[in-house]
Amino acid sequence: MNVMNESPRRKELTRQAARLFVQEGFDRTTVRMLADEMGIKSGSLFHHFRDKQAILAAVIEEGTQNALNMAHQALNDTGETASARLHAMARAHLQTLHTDRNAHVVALYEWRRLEPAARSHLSHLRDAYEALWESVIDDALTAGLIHGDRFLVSRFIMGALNWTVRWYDPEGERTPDELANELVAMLTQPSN
Amino acid sequence: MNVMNESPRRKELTRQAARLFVQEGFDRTTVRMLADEMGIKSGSLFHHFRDKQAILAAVIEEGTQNALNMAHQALNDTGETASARLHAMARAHLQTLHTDRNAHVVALYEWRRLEPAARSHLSHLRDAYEALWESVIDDALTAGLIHGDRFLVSRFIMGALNWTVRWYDPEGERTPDELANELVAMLTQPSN
DNA sequence: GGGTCAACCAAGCAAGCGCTAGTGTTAATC
DNA sequence: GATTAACACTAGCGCTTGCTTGGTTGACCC
Repeated sequence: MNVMNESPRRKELTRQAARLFVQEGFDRTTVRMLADEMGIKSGSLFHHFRDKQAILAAVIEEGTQNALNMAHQALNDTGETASARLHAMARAHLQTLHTDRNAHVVALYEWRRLEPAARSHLSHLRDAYEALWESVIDDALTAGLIHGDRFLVSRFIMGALNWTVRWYDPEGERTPDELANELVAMLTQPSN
Repeated sequence: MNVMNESPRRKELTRQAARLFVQEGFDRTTVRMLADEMGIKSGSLFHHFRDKQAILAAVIEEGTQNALNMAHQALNDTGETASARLHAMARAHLQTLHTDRNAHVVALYEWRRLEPAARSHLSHLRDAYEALWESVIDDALTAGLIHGDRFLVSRFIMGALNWTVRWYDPEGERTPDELANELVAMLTQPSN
């Protein structure tokens, strides 16, 4: 078994698994379907992953880690004003959400299928990501850019952003950047 | 079999099924678990529902129908100003979302497990509900209460509202009404 | 050229799955 | 008192599930 190893092969298999998990759902995706997709036999699958759960955990970890990296990067690459940082975070969020779409959809929909052990490990990653958001929102509140309860505002924003996976079409007219701008505009522009 | 019948017994079984579907997910919930929960044997279950799919459809139909009824009621009971109607819809949405919580969580998470036949029937119910929302949002835009793209604004709002099932604690301090007010305030108050 | 090791395969096991068939049992209806 | 219909039960069929086992292959290494 290859559990600890982050081999390129394993990474590729994880990507393919994510596709199937999105298409069929975790529970309906059988190890035989996964193996077919990967071009191997179902037995061979357990050379790369301890069990089916481990594949789910790998998919979600990959997506969440990427989101965290992208967010850090985005904050480093932008100005220090509250407005710039809010825009940067919203843009980064929508970008990962739709470039790593499969992994994120799995993370959003199948989180509850994780066994407690995997869940607690991945919770830390997610908490780190959310902490980043909270600090950006805090700044925006302090700067008077947006208004409302700190706790509620951040959850409303996350909801609006994450909900996009249900309706946003990356092939359509709007870019993720435009989406981010529209969301921030909706929250910040005075009513006239 | 009792498929057409909306017997009280069936309604009660549907409610219990919703609880299990939320707790375990549709695919992981076996007919034996459902029967246990209902205090009958697994074979008896198929007297009330044609198959497992029909239970899922019943749960979702119940929730969606209630939401639609509540929304109509709320609009009837409120004033005609765009602001009053927007508040009323947000309140009604959060109220069903958390009184019929199980059914709505199932509708949000397990929609994709519906077979095409059931899905197309339930789509109409959902479309009717969303049409109601769109008309209220249109009015709010026209009145200058909120601003932005009609399509995007409505989806951002639905996202923020539906996301509450992930974090809102009905036993906590805030009532659904307060939540609704805070959301509308976030969208409508000028930045100072 | 013997040893190592990741990668894969063929075969199949034990458990669990959705669902069916056939048979009471009870309470209301005629 | 016979008939009916709703509701429940027992038993189990046929199939799929996640996963294991024991073995093969080929690339690389000293």
